[in-house]
Amino acid sequence: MINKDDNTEKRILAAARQEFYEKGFAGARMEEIARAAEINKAMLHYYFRSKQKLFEKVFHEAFAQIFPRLIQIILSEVPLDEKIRKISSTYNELLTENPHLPLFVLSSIQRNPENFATGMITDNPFQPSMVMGKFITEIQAAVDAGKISPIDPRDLILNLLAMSVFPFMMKPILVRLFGMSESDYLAFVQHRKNSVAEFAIRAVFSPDTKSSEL
Amino acid sequence: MINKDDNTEKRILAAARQEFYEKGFAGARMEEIARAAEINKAMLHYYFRSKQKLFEKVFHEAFAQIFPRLIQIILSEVPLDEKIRKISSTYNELLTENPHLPLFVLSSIQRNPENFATGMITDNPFQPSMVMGKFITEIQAAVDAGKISPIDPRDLILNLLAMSVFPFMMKPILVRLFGMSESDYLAFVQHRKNSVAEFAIRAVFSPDTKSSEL
DNA sequence: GTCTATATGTTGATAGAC
DNA sequence: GTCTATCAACATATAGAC
Repeated sequence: MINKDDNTEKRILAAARQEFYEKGFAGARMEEIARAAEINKAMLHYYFRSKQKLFEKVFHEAFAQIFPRLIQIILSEVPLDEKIRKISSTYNELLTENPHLPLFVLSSIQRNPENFATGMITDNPFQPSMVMGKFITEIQAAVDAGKISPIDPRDLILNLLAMSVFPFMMKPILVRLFGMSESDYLAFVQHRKNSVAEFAIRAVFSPDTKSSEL
Repeated sequence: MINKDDNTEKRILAAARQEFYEKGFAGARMEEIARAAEINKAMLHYYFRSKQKLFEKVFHEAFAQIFPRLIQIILSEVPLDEKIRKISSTYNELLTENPHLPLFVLSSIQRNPENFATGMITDNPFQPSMVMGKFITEIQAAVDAGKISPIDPRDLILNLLAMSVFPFMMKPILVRLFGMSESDYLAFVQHRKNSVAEFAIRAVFSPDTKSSEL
């Protein structure tokens, strides 16, 4: 995980990411981050001043991995069913690579709500809430046109995100509940890269419109 | 929240629950628990010996609220669509009362996997993994009989749990993303008590069998 | 930039009087 | 059972040499 060839700052960030992702702000130890980055504690403060500042950097980067993808997909000019497929597969890929991301972000926000404001600071001109409003309007139009079953657009969005994200947070419980090996689990979430979208599409598209473009 | 008329042990547990739920093991402070329970720190150790022991008590109780409900529903003698509705509505109610539960349990398990073993210790004769196997068999039978669309039974179960639980973990983000007030949010999750099950049922039951009993 | 040594503050836990 | 006072350990942060 930590590459000795990287410069010191990158090594610190990689080590800090792992420590904060696994243990959260309160549970993380500067000593442990220093050890993993193969430097000493004094260097951490030389580069990032304080634990708080280092955490904010890690959190902001984590947050920035999540929402821009969603915004980009929503703003793309493709049919609704294509957006649904793309949202599910995109987060499946992201979280396969980075399984700790959702629990880290959500628990950090709950533990310290100000973190949310930190995460939202961006130079992106598209504010997530505005884009989400646009998406809601798009889905409502599909409902009004009879192209999909009547549904609160927010339910469709939230259900899709829930099914895409939740399995990665549940992993330790899932493998016990379903009696899975590590490779069983990998195959299972891999398979969900497509099956989640199909589930959502079957729920809202009536059979005759299911395969037609919108 | 903390009732002065309760005996000391109950007051401590109520205070500890709130503190651990909000901040996790590492972030919780014995001092704060004592203050909330209106006693001093020495009393905490008199009653529970250590922070670890107090946490284990709180965690075990939290865990015990979650799985017995699921097991009971699965083992009940009702049609599959009824079980789906019951699972969704039951967790909707539980988490409306206790919104911090899922994030607390999941992050506690990730932070310290041994907690899971602690939580599983129970005098209940029905082991969750066995019951889950039974539920998977039941769903697979419905698929084989053509009563529901072909689906990996684990997907159906997981999708249902995800849609039921995830919105409560997402609350701080949801209200911002959808521009909700507190009462908007309450109405939204309240409405999902039924809509989640309908969504799942539409996804797997073909229109002609949707309303028939299995 | 990098290190050792140390200051400073906090926290879980205990001793001992009542 | 309940309290005050205090200990011992730990963690963040800094000082200062190289």
